[in-house]
Amino acid sequence: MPEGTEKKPSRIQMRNRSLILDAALDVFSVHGFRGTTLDQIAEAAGLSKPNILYYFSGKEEIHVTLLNQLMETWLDPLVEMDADGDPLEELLAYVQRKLDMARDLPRESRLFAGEIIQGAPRMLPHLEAGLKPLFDEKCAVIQRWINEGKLAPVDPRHLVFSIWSTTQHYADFDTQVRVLMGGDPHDSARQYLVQLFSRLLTP
Amino acid sequence: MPEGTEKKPSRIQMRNRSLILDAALDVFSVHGFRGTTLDQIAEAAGLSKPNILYYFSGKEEIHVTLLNQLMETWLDPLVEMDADGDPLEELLAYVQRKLDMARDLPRESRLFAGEIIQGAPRMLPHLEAGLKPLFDEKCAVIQRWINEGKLAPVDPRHLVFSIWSTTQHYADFDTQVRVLMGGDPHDSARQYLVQLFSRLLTP
DNA sequence: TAACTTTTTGACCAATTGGTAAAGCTACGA
DNA sequence: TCGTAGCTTTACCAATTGGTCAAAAAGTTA
Repeated sequence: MPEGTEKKPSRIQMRNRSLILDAALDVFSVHGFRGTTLDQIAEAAGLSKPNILYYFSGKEEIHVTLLNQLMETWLDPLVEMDADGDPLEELLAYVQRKLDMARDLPRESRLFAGEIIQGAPRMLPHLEAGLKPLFDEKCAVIQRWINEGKLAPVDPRHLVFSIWSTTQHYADFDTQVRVLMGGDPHDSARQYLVQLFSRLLTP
Repeated sequence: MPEGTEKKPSRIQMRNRSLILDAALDVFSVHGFRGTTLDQIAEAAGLSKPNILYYFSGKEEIHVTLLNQLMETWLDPLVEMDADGDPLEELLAYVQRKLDMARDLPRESRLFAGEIIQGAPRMLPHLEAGLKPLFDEKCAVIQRWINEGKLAPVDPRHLVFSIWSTTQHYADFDTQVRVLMGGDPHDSARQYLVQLFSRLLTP
């Protein structure tokens, strides 16, 4: 077969691949890579194990596929942060976008957390090649804003870390949050985080 | 054997039990409960698998023992927060104690994170019975401080969440932090977090 | 409908898993 | 020195694991 001529996937292929990936996300995000079995994925997807292996060459390929997909989604809000916008507005909008993601994509957040906790064995290259340059670029933007006197002086790197950690906390530690708060923390969390970062960053 | 007469553990028992628990902490904190095997623990501890099972009745008992030990260590800094001290000082001291724990006990932090991410299947009772009352008590203290005008008005619950998340981030996401920062983040993180919470809480 | 391709399945496999049983070893007091 | 309680190991098991394979079934197309 000539290069670049992979025929487009059939309807069945599309459906089953996404069925599998969705099921795998459920399981991997809770039990991690080693703790997840193909049988669990198969049952969650409503397919037989050999059928799973018809679409993916193995457990690892499923995991890697999820991680690759995740990377884009994950970086997107940071990409959107506009160097030409109003600094405080841009950062607060970023905080809120990340908080929305914690609410809307908790499985993805946990999958990512699990992978990093493990030492990112399958994601280190992505972090180096994908995240690092973007992180440096955006930190430089924030530093510029600070130098221009538009933000209070803070370490941009730790600022970004604290935005990540405070927002993702509501996805990754959802169980704990629910035990301690009850009800939906989202609205009160948004209000609190806006307050937190406004106070920090207002010059 | 009469009740309450368990004879005190021998020197060998002490040594091997703690050898096992230390090894298990290494493995569980990275791979989670399901992802960890007794063989991994045995090898890390330098003991044979049946020997492990001479000291613990099974994988689950090792995990539960670690979780129980952890609970005390984990709550300790919060317990120490003194309702009669200076509000801002107390809270900033708490932040720094938590940050020190993230540096000194990263395995414990990851073990806890993994358990919560999984939905706390073996810790829910502990959260309800141990953490919740303490959390409520300390939130009430913070609220009192706010009512007395000694702190800026914030939601105490989210304040505590943000202290937990920002500090534990440096343990749980250590791999990511190292990729993005290089070097030891501890000192600059301390400086940043003190700034963050000072700004938020100063009336 | 016949010929073909894609999808699905049941049977199977070697390796790994948590765990057991019993024999053997070791430290130590009498 | 011997006995014995405590510790360790060897050999083993049944269940589960990730994965294979050939054949059956289900679509597709001529």
